[in-house]
Amino acid sequence: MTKAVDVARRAGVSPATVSRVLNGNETVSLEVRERVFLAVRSLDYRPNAMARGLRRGLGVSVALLVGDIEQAHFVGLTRYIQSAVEEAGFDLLLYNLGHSAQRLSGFVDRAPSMSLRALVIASSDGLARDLSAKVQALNASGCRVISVGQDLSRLGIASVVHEERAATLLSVKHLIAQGRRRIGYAGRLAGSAVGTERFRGYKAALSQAGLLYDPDLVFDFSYRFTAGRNAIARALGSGVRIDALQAGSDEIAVGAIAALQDAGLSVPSDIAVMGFGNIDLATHIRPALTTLSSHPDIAAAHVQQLLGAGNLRKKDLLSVISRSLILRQSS
Amino acid sequence: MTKAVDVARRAGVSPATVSRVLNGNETVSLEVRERVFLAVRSLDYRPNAMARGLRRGLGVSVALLVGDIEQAHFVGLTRYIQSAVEEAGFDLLLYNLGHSAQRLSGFVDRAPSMSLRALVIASSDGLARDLSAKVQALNASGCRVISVGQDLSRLGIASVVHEERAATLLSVKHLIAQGRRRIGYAGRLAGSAVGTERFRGYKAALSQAGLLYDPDLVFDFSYRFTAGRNAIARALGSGVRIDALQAGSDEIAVGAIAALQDAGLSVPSDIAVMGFGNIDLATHIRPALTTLSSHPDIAAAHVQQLLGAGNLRKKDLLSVISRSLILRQSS
DNA sequence: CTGAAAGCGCTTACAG
DNA sequence: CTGAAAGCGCTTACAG
Repeated sequence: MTKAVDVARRAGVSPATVSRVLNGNETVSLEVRERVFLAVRSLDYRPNAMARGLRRGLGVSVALLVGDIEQAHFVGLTRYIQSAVEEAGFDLLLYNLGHSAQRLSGFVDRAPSMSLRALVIASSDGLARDLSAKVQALNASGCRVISVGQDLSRLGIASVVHEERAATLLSVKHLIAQGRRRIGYAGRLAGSAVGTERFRGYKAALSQAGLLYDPDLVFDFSYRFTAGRNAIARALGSGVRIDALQAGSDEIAVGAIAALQDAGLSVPSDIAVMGFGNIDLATHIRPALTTLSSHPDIAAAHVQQLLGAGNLRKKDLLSVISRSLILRQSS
Repeated sequence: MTKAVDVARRAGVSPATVSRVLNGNETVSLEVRERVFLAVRSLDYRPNAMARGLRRGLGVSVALLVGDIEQAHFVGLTRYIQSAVEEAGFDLLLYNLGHSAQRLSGFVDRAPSMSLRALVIASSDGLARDLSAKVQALNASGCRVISVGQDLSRLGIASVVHEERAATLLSVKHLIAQGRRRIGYAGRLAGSAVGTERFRGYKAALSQAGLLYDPDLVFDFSYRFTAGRNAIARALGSGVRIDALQAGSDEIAVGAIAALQDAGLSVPSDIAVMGFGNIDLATHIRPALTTLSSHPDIAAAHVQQLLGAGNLRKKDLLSVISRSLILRQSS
């Protein structure tokens, strides 16, 4: 590989000057600068990333920790964050937590030795209490910590979140306005910060409409397709009767629709189904899925801005992205 | 951050010895080794990754370049490769080519300065001719280059591929055996190595059955949902008649099914649809999708093995993974 | 405006 | 078996 010293020799200057030119140091004379650029181009020189990182004490990568790489929501987020990070001039390191607190903790321990530019935590699982000190230390050491999906601004961590509670409040009200009365909720609750919020919106909508909350209509499990299908199939088998279902994810909704159709029920005439997240797929299945929007692109744009920003003031620590109801044929 | 010198002081040895112990150098006496381990643990010391990488001339990250992060096929692959890379003790850097030869070329130029452990190229777009020299140089310099999905073994690059041609040969024969006679093909052909192979299998099946190949039944476009839906909707509108469709991806198949259903046609009784890839979704929509299997887990396992392997012999340069037909309700 | 020197935190021949 | 020294390839005070 070509090194700074090679470029220096070629341009008839010292390595220090090569470095100055490449780092946009204004003090170098125009004439020398041009000679250096010429040499850089003709040798196709690229500074060694590790040497630069070591010297500067800060590398060029950003780590993204996703809660569950198998969920469409995180896949969409990964895609937009990858591109945001790249646009900001950094490289993206990808890790999958798979909802494991232990993996999160292991990574946080390792992070300080990696000279990360930033650490983006996209998980709705509660951040273990004993991690918050380490995370704040990271943050203080020049590695900006960013939470996506969960509000950790109280820990001094920049957070980009979506509205959760207002979303299901809106959508369940819509179901009620359509005349639905026995409305179920299906999604992960235990240990999920966002799941709990979505569920609260559901309960609030029932309560505001004067409908009774029935715990038998609540299905708590993972966000996957199979979970949705199995839970609803089981519920139907055991005689549970609903006329609408609010899902905690689009995957659950799709799985539930399959179970309903397999049981000979019609969606939405017998049972309306409401998704959550508006994944790509939602508009391509039949019946097309009514759902609540997500905006991974906007979330990623916020992350990109945080990557570039200097010191953050308190009010910059939290951004909330709204969701809207996207009406399609399933409700 | 704790440094080797801190650990050394604590253990009453030199930094060199700390390094020896941490790198499993057998020559260190048992007693000293234990003292060092103790100090390492009590200080929670982790060697700085950049310093280590700089000194060794080789870092701990593996870059994965995916052809198109929006396709389910690449998402599945990313997930398994992430975990394979991590199991092998490395970190995964993720890049999205978005089918851009320019982005690939830009990355290959930058790669040598990154001290990568390996470079995994998962794209079926033809590798530009002028890159092959650079890629081989990378390979020679200690950064193992691995191609997933496309056979580049003739360039000395370890390749893990799936059977493509035999797959559509099998599935189209199945459609013919079901009595289908006007069978369309929908998928990307131009510039796609795998697309071309799949298409060849389709043509071979027609020819072996004595059916006429009709170019009007071939739809060449991207692998996305929308592409499938639009192409089929347009074809139906312009009077094209088919009784079966071989798709080049599951997304295309799902999009096509939506277009068919929107046009009042029934799947599979009016038109059978065959997917390609067996993405998660395939089993959760109705009608469930008949398709050809993919094995991202097996591909990732091969990659993991290549990551650990020493010098490769010629016969280790290519692994081919078979596909099988997965019968469901859509055909 | 530019060069020589020091140093980022490791690892590894070289001595002993 | 272990330490002192050199060096990986940069960047940046320090001199001039």
